[in-house]
Amino acid sequence: VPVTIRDVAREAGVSVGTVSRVMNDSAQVSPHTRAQVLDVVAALGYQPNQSGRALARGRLPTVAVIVPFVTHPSAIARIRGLVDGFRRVGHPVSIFDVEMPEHADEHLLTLTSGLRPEGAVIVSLPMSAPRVATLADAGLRPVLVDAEADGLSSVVIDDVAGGALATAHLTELGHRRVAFLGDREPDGFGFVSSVRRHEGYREALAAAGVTPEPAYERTAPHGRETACEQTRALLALPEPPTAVFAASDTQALGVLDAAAARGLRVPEDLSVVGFDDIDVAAHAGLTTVRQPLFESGLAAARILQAEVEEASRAPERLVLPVELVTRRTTAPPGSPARSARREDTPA
Amino acid sequence: VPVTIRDVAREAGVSVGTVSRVMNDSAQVSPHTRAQVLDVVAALGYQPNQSGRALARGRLPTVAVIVPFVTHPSAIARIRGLVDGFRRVGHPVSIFDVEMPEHADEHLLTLTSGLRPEGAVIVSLPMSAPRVATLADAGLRPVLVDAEADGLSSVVIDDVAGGALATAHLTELGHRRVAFLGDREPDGFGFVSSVRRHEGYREALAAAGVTPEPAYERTAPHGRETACEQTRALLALPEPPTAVFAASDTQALGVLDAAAARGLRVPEDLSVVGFDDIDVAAHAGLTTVRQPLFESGLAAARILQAEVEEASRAPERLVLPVELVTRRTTAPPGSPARSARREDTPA
DNA sequence: CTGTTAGCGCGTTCAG
DNA sequence: CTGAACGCGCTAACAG
Repeated sequence: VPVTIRDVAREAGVSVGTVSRVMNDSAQVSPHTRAQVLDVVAALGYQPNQSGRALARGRLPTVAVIVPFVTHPSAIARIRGLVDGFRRVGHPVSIFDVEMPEHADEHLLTLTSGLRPEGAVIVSLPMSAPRVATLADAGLRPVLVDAEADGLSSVVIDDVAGGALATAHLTELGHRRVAFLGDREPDGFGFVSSVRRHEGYREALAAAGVTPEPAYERTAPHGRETACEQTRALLALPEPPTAVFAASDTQALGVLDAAAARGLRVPEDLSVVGFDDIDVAAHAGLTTVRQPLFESGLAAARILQAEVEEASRAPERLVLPVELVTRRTTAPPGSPARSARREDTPA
Repeated sequence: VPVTIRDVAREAGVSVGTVSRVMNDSAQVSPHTRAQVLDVVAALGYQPNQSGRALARGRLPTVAVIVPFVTHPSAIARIRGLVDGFRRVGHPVSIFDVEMPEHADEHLLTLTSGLRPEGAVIVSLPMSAPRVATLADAGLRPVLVDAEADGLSSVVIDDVAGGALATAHLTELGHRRVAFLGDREPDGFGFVSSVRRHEGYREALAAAGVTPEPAYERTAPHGRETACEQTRALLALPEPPTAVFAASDTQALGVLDAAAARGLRVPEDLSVVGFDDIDVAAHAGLTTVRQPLFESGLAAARILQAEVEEASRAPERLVLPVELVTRRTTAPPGSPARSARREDTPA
């Protein structure tokens, strides 16, 4: 038998309004009345019905997270941070997965007219001005992760710098034939991180005095298999690259697959650098540019919570650091095998 | 400006009741009226306010998932399945993380008196009769994953058989000194899978005619590091085991750590079998008992949806198959190195 | 088949 | 500082 605000009011000998005020500890209630009400609340085990509360206030006591491809390791890591962060403040997290470009606007519509959440975190999706305005009309000021928009808080990394970091590592090792493997852009989602990392690649190459080689720059729909295919093509070139910078760890694993299929040793015959530092990167010994995925979720949760509590808060732009993690997939070009692992293929 | 059911009713020249019926396509509405209403709905871009709907119906249009340790790889895999499954039917998933035993009942209370979801999936938590009754009073019949209770649908695996499968693999390889490393039970959560896998271990040992050795059976709080510590103790025994069956892949990785720290070769000096087949297992080359984690989430979503649509549906008990995945961490005891990887330590 | 109406549980005026 | 009353948007029960 659910106990309502009326039960509490009757039992405490006050009106529902007073109980409501106590529960929202907003208005000034006399200490005596407050204590009395709280006693009854405890005695009856009263818990406000969130549906009623939601209807009266216009928003549900949940936080919505819109994120493309929840099954991707990088998305998982971010969601972990988000869930962890919101658990600390007691907010259930509703997850909206975007598997196709049109899902994004569908979910946005759900947020604005269907169930209105307390707040929202939007990951990796470009927020056009109309989108921002629509959300704002509904009283929603989402926190962006891996994306930016005027007037909204965001948690990002410097993808250009990250791409340059990876590429510079390779050129410093002595590589001149460095390939780039990124996401094919025209997929309708408008993701920009791969493009930015590509920019960083170009910059670092220029800084190292390496002439760009168009044949070395390839893109493919995101995925391990597609990356493997592209790498096969790369390795079949008359003058194949000695190193590959992949715009994500998933793609870097595909590069590794292609190298293995061709009988190339890594890093002796081919150096590989990834991006993200997802869990498997450590196990694969992959050299990569680490971005704080878990922390990005945590930070977004913290910022959103702060904005919910103080609506007038100024937008915050948080740039998380990237860092090169050197493991076992990078070495100078043509370097001798560290151990005679394959006697049948002498260097 | 939000458009309400009244706007639609006025515009369509019908009553709100009729609009409601059309939106819930439950009652019989004349095709003509229905079409007329739907036209207006489309024209006005009407989307029902879920808060109002929730208040009137007594439940929110979301599905709650209560799961311990969301950050664990196995939980992640299950959640992926759940989110994927519910996305297909358009239900936002609210995630409730359980990090401490008391969180479970807190979340349960939230479901029954706070925000009442359309349905709930509860993972790995034992549901006592009182808990089930409380939920039932609130009209909630949760679907259980990795747990069972009378009158509730559940998605499980045969942990005893899984434990036996792992152990038999080891004895068939010729191992007689086989250790078991599981979760320390009295942690307040009441998880049973590790205990069941332990049973399977004992059964398989008996079937192989191996005398149980208490010193070989150890438990520790779940974790890679704690598993590593326990394994150190195991390996320091006068007559150390030649094989270890760990009740989870995470713990198996800890076993591997301990072996490496002691300079033991795997599988030549020590065979290791894990359980779950989480993502990193493949990369670690870990032999393990695979359970369909992703599928368990998908299946739970499917069953819950069926029960929401047909309340009188009989409970379903789905047993998912387990399967031994043989990789590179198991071999006959004292087997010679397959490759002379460590000349400094001749077999 | 459709209109009317009474709440669902709570927040929030407005008086006092 | 507190009580009374209204309405949030919708569903469902009841007439017709």
